[in-house]
Amino acid sequence: MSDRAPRSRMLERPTRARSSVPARKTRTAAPPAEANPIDTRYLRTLMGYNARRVALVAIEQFVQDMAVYPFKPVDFSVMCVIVDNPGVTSRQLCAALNILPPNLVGLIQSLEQRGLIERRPHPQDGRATGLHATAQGAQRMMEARRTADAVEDRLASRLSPRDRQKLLELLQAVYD
Amino acid sequence: MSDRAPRSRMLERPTRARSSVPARKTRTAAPPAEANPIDTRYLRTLMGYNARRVALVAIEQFVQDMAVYPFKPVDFSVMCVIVDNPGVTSRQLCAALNILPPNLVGLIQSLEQRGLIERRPHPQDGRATGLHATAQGAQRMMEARRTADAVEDRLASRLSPRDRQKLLELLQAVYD
DNA sequence: TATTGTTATACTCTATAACTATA
DNA sequence: TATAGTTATAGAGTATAACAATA
Repeated sequence: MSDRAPRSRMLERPTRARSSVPARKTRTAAPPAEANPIDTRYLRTLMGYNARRVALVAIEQFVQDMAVYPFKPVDFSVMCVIVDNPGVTSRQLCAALNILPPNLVGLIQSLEQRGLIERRPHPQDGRATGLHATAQGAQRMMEARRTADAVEDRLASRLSPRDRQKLLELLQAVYD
Repeated sequence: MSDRAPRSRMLERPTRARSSVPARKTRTAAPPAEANPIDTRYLRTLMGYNARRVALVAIEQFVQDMAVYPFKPVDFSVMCVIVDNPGVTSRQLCAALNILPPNLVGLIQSLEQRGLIERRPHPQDGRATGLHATAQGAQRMMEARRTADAVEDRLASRLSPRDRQKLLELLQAVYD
């Protein structure tokens, strides 16, 4: 079409470094312009922009807190599905998380080599392989979920319990 | 740390193909399990998971509708900031959209070559360059914003006007 | 013939180091 | 010395085509 080949993506990442930043040095008085007087009001009316910023903040927090476990975000989501659906096939995993099959292969191999999952022949379909969490994998995931829950609590710290639930419902209403 | 080098990302993409798919082949009767009986209830309690799915659906729709314009999502957001902030510098753009400077260079060059923006010397700082939308660029953006607004309307079609506004507020409360 | 899992591979996106020219 | 813009490049994420084994 144009010049450089496009595809997906959008809006870039938020202003990061949320923890190490003064957060509001305009607190004294003066005009609210100084660090970032840039007008982004239009972008802020777009769901995609706002959703992406939340996703990126969430992932940033998740990666920080989950660093002690052997789980990247994508590992975590894959493990979640395997733990909750013993014997799930690679194909089902791909459909549920919308991972392309070639890109799942390495993830599964890595989890298996780390002793977190097992691959057993599928009882009905000789082509397929059933994925099962090992005892160690299941245990690690129990701990990891507690960490993920803690990240969630922190992310939602400015939301009332009612608004927090409402946010999940509204997001799901958009993509379901 | 482990084996394959990690970094960011999360949860993979949604079930895509929302438009071209039968959407419900269980329409006849039968149990609601068949295409995807996979349990993802836990992941659905996580804001990052839900936010990412919304962002990806939004981007997919955006890319579809915006294909007639020369704007990728990232081009669009960059142009938005330039149009609303004439003379903005690359550095400010990077801060506002959290793009790393080396990754902005190509975007700016492409927009300039397409006649959508101009680079003028900065009045105060000889190191910096002020970015300005050309008449053509501004015109294209006016049209593109209407398209973006139409995408928003479609995305929010299952939300009441009040809930739609509420969703933006809740998302911003998380990352602001 | 269609599907599962896989390999190989290309393309895109993101990140780091280092250079230049101005401040 | 520090900052704006840039170059080159590495690393991670995403995508398509094609193959063997099984249905």
